[in-house]
Amino acid sequence: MAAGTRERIIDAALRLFGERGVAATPVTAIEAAAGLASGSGSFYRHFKDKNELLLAVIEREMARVKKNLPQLADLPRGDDRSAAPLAAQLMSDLDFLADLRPMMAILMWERGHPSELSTKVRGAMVERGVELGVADLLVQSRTPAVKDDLEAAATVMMYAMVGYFLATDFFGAAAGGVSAERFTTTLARLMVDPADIGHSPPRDV
Amino acid sequence: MAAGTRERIIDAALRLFGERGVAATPVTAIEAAAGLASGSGSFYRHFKDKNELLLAVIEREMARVKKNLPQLADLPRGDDRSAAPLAAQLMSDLDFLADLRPMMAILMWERGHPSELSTKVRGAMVERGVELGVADLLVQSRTPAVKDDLEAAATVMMYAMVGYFLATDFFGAAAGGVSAERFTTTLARLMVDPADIGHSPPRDV
DNA sequence: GTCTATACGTGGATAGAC
DNA sequence: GTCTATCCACGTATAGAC
Repeated sequence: MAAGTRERIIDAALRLFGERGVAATPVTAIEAAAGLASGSGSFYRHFKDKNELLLAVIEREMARVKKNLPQLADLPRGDDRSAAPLAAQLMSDLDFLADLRPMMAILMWERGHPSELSTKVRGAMVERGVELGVADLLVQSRTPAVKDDLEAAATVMMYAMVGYFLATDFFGAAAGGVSAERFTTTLARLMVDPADIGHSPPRDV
Repeated sequence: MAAGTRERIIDAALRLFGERGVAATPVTAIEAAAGLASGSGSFYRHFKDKNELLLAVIEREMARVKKNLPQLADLPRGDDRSAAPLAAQLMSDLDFLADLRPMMAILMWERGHPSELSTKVRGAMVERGVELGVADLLVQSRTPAVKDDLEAAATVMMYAMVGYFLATDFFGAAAGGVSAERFTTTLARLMVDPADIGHSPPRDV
């Protein structure tokens, strides 16, 4: 198993960096978690220093995440629409956020550093095309507030998702007891429900 | 000015802890920022150790924030409503979040510690009554998604606010170029706009 | 109450045996 | 490639002069 030591170090670092941050994670702890003797310098046979390890962790995570980019949902193009497709898209987006979680945890610890990490990862997020994709989805909405300021509506939707994810995942709050399904369903309905839903309920799921 | 040394230390710590975290802030840096000689143990004439200082910082901030609790807006009780009062309330809530910022920054660094800090501050947030207050505001909404699941709608609203604030403030993102006004206006309209606004525009501001 | 000086512990990183 | 042993930088905290 000696050949996999470098990978085991990255595994351990991904976990420990996310839990406590890079600065608060001694190399000795990484060695121990990777099955090496704590305090031996064996770590340095695989990485020049702790910062090089950090870059390797981010690089491997970025490559992994890129494979899992969610597909954009197809909203029905006709007049007969419901919030269900968008709600499904949002659930999928929550999964994507969960997939990003380890990297996000590390970046939250490293915030404020003038490193290139944030730039790199921000690029990956943009690649997913959140903003544009969301805006596309909402173009067809007949909700007045969405039609009047599409960009602001897309921003509301995106930050509601990010806020929900961060609050539930990072801060352990039960999110007021509202499940992911209820959250995404309500958010989607706020966004795309036809204004006259009270008079003609949606025929789709 | 010697009498104010303790307060100057708290001032410096509030800033430095928020910028880099407690662990990454040496006592020597606090001394320097408070106008004491860096490396002299003068700090220890005022606090037993760095943790006691952290508690003092949080305590002072909590007391300060409690004075600034925003008032709940009065939504018009009649049938003739607009989103304007809620939008104004949300702008005020953004100010409140900004007021909480220094403490939130520290808590983000200290996340994961099994300390009593999070509990304390969470209590202060609950005291503001975000959840209940928001739910109250939305009771009168005629938006279908809000009427069908008031709690989920309030959660969406709250996390949209938190997500917007965190993204703009902590991560420096331009928030897609959407200003606070556009954001809160759109969010408020999504929440309370009458379903038939297209047919009978609101007569209020 | 602030200073100089210092003891001590932790963690980053290297040397050299195996 | 992993180990033992060690050096060194940095930060905490204290002692004691002023």
